[in-house]
Amino acid sequence: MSTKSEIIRLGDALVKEKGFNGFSFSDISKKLGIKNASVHYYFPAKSNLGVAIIDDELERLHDAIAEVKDKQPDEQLKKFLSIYVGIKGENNICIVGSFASDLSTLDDDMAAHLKTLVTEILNWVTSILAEGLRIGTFKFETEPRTKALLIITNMLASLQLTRLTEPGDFETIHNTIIKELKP
Amino acid sequence: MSTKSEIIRLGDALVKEKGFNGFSFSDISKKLGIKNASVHYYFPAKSNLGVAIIDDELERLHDAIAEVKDKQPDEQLKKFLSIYVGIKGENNICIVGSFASDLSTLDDDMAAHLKTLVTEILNWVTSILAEGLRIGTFKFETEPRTKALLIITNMLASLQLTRLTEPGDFETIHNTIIKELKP
DNA sequence: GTCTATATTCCGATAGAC
DNA sequence: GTCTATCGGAATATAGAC
Repeated sequence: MSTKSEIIRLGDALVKEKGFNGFSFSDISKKLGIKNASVHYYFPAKSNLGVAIIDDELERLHDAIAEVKDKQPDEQLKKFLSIYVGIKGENNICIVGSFASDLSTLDDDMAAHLKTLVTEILNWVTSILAEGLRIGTFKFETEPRTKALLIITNMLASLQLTRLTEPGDFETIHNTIIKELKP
Repeated sequence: MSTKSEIIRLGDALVKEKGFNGFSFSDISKKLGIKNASVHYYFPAKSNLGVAIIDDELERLHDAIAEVKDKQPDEQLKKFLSIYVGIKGENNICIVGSFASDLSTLDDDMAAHLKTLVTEILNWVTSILAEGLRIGTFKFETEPRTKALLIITNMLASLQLTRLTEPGDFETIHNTIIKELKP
């Protein structure tokens, strides 16, 4: 893997672990065994790295969407939820929640890319739910977009909150979301 | 108001706006028209201020609970939800989501106090929902504690997320939560 | 209780050699 | 592309005068 992509990968992990304002270029250069200046060679400003991290997440989102695009809505939703299960397994929070929490400290460039990421996630989940509703895989009363907002906020905040509540709470939330969609 | 309580109030607002790692003692001293060292007189370390901010929020939670303790469950829930409506009006995020996002960067003292705050919020909402279910004010299928987790995560993350989605999304989530509880 | 002054450390960032 | 060296600034924190 190239140094640049390793920096992005490490930065991504650090955003999920400590938040964008909670890590420094030194955290990355130390773990990578290179010098601070070398990180600046790839990303002149920290905000450039922030944008790259968000864009990388967007690419992986597109991969996930493509991977299950011909499958049934319940399989697609399972794929979406599995992203959060993976993050929970690392005891981290999701990148959107981390960046969104610090929104007012991010520059316009980062905020714009973050908005794109959020929009695409919301559109994907909305379309999964709409199709599931149409063919009877799912049952719910609200607009698909509203249901998508509810499910996304459940998952996003459960990563943040269940590190402070009882063990198993994340799994309970996860299972309840799936159960309540069943016809 | 005393200087000490003004510092806590300003710190509280800054956590909601910028996150605990996104503001400094200078932000407070400048706004208060005093010097940095004066803030340190009241709170030797930043973590001491963090604990005070959390404890102050816990007190206000107790006030809110006491204020509506003899009212009907739907009124109590409305009071709970109104906390988030107020924060949304300031375009901020809630203190629990802000601190919980940065959990791994907080010291043990702050983490312990934060856990207490989260536990008490969860217990309150659980008891509101359980009582509402018992007397028929609310209708839902899960355990009251699970439903409380779902509602809290909806509200917490909607503050973070709806600054990046369409106007009105927060209100939609808010209204849907209330609607879906109706028998 | 608030101030001046200062110590220390860290951070983001850049210039220029190799 | 990575390094050394360094800058300017900001952050947390403390000592001691008033």
